[in-house]
Amino acid sequence: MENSYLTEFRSRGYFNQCTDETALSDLMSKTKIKAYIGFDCTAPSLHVGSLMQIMCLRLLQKYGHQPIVLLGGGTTLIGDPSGKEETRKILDKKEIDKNIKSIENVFKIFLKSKSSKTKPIFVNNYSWLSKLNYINFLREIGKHFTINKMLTFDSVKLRLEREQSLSYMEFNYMMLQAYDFYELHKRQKCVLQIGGSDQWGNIVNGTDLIKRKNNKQAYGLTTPLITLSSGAKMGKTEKGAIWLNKKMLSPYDYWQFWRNTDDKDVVNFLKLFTDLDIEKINNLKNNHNINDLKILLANEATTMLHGSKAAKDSESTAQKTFGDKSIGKNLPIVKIKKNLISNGVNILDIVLQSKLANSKGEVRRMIKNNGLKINNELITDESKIIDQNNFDNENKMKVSHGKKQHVILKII
RNA sequence: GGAGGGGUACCAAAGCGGUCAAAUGGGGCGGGCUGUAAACCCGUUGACUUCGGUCUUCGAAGGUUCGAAUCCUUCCCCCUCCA
Repeated sequence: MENSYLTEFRSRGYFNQCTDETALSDLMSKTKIKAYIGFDCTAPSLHVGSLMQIMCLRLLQKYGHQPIVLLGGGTTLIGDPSGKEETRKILDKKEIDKNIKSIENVFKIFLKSKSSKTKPIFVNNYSWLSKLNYINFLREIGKHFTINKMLTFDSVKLRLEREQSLSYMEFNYMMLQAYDFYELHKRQKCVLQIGGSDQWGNIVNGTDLIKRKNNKQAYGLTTPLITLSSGAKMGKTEKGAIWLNKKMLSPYDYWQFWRNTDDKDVVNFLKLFTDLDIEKINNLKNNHNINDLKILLANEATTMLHGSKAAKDSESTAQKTFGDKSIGKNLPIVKIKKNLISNGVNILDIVLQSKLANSKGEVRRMIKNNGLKINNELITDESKIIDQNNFDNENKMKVSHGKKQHVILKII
C-alpha cells in the first residue's frame, strides 16, 4: 500500500469520516498542506481525551505537512454545545488566556519545531473573532447559514429534543467555528480541518462557507470517539482526568494510567497513541506477553510526553513497588515536619497527612477493609501510634492504600 | 396565562410525621481470585467522637409540632398537558 498520511491515518484507527477522501488524498500526495485542529481552552491542560487529536497533528509532520493549532480563546468564551447536555459554564477571558499559555506548552512537547516547513503554527481565534462587527458578520457570514439547516445539527437537535435550554450565544457557536476555518483558509491557506466525530457538523459548515464565499475547496476529516472496551470515555477516570500537564498529573501516574490499560485495548492504544510502526505492533502482538505490551505502551506514551528518563524512572518505580515492594523514587512524596511525629502520632492523622484519605472515617474504613499498609505491614489497629521508629534511615515511610496507591512520607 | 407532576446522597430512584445518615440499583473504594487485566464473589460508601454519642445533609427561606425528607406558607428551578 502506498505510504501516505491518509493511509497511515486509517491504519492507525484515526479515521472516522472525510468530506472527500479521494480528492484530499490526491491533493496531499501532490502538495504539502496545512491542516488545523481546534482545541477548547476550558481547562489549564488538555487530557488524554485530546491525545488522538494531537497524534493526528504529529502524523501531519511525519509526512511533511504543517499543523496549525487553533486555541479557541474566542470560541471558549461562547461554549460549544456539541456533545453537551447542559449549558457549560462560562469562563472569563483572563482565565482562558492563562489556560491557553499552559496548553501551548503541551503542544510544544508533542510537536517538533525544528523544520520551518512543518513546525506548528499557533493561532488564537480571539484575534479575529473579537474584531468582528456584528452587522457585517451577519451580512457576510450569517446570510450563508439557514436556520432550517442549523436546527438539524445534532448539537442543536439534541438540546431541543430534550428541551434543554440552548442559548442564542451557544447557537452561534457553529457559525463561529465555520468562520474560523474560513479565516484560516484565507490567512494561512489552510485546506483541512480535523476534529473528533462530534465536530463533523461544525467542520462541514466551514468547508461549505469557504466554498460559498470563495468558491474554494476545503476538506474535513474526523476521528472516531474512543471509548474503552468497558464503554467508558477515554481520558477520565474516577480519580480525575488524565492530564497531560505534569503539574496536574505526575509522570508516574501517567505511566500507571497506561500500564493499567484493559487487555482488550492494548493493541489499539499502541496504534493510536505511540509512534511505533503498525507492522511492528502487529508483530509484537503475536510474540509478546500482554503485560509486556502494557509496559511498552506506558513507556512509549510517557516518553513522548515526559521524556525517556521519566518513563524509565516510572517503570523502575513500578517494578520496585509491585515487584520488590520497596520504595521507588517516583512515588509521590509528602513532606512532614519532625515535630509532628516526635511524640508519636495516631495512625489516622498520619494517613490524613499522606492525602490518601480525606477524613478519619475514611481511614478507619480502610483499616477495617484491610486496605491500609505502613511499610508493607497491614494495619489492623486504628489506635496505632506512629513515631520515628517507623521511618527508615532516610526518614522515609511508605503508606499504601490498596495495591496501587502508595505515598512516601518523609520527615524534614 | 390556566391545570397538574416533580426537585432526596457521586448518579438513578424509594421513602411521604418518630424505628431515616435515609431502602434498592449503578458508580467509587477496599478485600478475595489473578497478571497492577477482564469476569466473578465479599465488604464498604456524610463528618467528628473519650465509641456513650454529637454535628451537618433530602431545591431555598420561614412556620406547625415534643419530634419534619415527610405537614403548612412564600420563593426558585424542572417536567407534562391546555391556551
